[in-house]
Amino acid sequence: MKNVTAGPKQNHLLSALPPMVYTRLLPRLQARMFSVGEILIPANVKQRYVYFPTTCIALLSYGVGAIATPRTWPVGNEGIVGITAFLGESTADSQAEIQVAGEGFQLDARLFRTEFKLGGGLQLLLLRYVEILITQASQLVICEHSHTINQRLCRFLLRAFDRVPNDTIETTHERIASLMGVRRVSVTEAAGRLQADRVIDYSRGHITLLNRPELEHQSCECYVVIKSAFAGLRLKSKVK
Amino acid sequence: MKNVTAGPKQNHLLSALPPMVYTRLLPRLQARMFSVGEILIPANVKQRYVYFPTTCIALLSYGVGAIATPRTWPVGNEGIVGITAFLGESTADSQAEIQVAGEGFQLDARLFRTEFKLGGGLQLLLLRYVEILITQASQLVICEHSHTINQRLCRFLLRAFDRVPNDTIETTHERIASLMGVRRVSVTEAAGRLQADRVIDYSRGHITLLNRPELEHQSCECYVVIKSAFAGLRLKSKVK
DNA sequence: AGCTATACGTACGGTGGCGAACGGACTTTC
DNA sequence: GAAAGTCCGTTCGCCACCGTACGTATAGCT
Repeated sequence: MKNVTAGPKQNHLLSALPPMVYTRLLPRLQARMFSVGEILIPANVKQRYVYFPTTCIALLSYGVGAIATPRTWPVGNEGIVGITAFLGESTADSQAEIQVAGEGFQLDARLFRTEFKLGGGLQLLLLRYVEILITQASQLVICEHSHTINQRLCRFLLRAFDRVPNDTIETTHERIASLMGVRRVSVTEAAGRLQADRVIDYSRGHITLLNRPELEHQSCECYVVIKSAFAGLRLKSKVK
Repeated sequence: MKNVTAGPKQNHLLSALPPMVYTRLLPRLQARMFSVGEILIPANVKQRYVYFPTTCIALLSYGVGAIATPRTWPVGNEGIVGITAFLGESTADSQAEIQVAGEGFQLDARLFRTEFKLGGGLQLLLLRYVEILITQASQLVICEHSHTINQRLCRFLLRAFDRVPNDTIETTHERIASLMGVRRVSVTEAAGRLQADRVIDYSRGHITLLNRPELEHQSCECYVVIKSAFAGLRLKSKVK
């Protein structure tokens, strides 16, 4: 651990910004710690900030106000929390809270919106980002429908390991089950098989990655599809 | 049938445009007939046009190039085909073809992009539109995971009936099954129950709606969530 | 050291959807 | 008007996942 404080560039979106835009925004980026459970963006309230996670992980819940069972997905250093700041000017129907404590940067929503409206590099980047979100969501529709819990757990774990600096994540079967929308028992069974195969190791809230290639192998292809979509975002933007 | 030729305003996006923008674009909108199977936007090719369906229905396939089983969803007069024209400047990873013949309008992609970059009403509208697409996709992830085929068939049928002028759609169990990613037999069984309950009637490729309230009742709430999201788009924009 | 809460392990019946196969009815073709 | 193709109806065994319940081990508290 060279440096405890993560820089803005550890967020993939910020690091992909054109230098000019980046230096313009830099003084307005406020570094912050986020602790578990903190509500970043309450449902149906006009948001004041947008957030760029670096080491923290947020959890977006869609359909909070609705009748539906809310399903969530995590956003880490690959993305931004608060896309409704530029998509719609009104309030979001989604809610964001911190799942894993860590650091990140916040930026005034109005300032962000102004920069977006300029139509420069930030706009280009964010439009591509939402395009990827749609790709990801489309892929997940397929995934939820046709892949087994084993495969989906692998995908889930891989995404989780991608977001943390080391090879350990701190979470329980219970929470994973809740996030995946399955029984805790199902997670335990699937995780047990992975542990027996020496792919992961875990005990009481700590999960360690042992064999990534095998985990990818046992995962469905959705992981690769989604990951490469995000990877494309970084590369395409870096060309300029 | 008062008028065979549908006007541009029959497309919800076009009708929600501010008058100024609408009149500016109107002369560039080319009315066209679209026939079944026509490929509007080939995968991995730079698109020349964007399309606003009025009476036709297009089918977007995501993940065509990828390994994954492609899953599709329909776009009718509530939307636009070719969002990648403004989201990313590169080629789309999705493909669009015509599922139900009918009319629509096409607009030069470059022109469209230019208008978008102006940052006016068109941009606002389209950003809200993609926000709704994300909402829809998130909802469908839940839906695929936790609702029965019966419920999902109802949702599917309701969306289909929403897009056609009368209460009849022309499609077979086989095609529905393919679109929903389930067995043909499952569709037949579910549809059989609906027919027994006098909710719909069908025979050899024609499906007629008999009792919409009951169909909505037997559907999952996803239909309402998605529909009201799109309805909000039209209203919010009309205020100005 | 013992208690308690938390996290993981295991078992059991029930069911929704799957794959495969086959039969019946209607429509089109020549 | 017979053959062929299309569309729908039904059945059967199978399995992943579910809800429920209860047992066991580890960590933390006092």
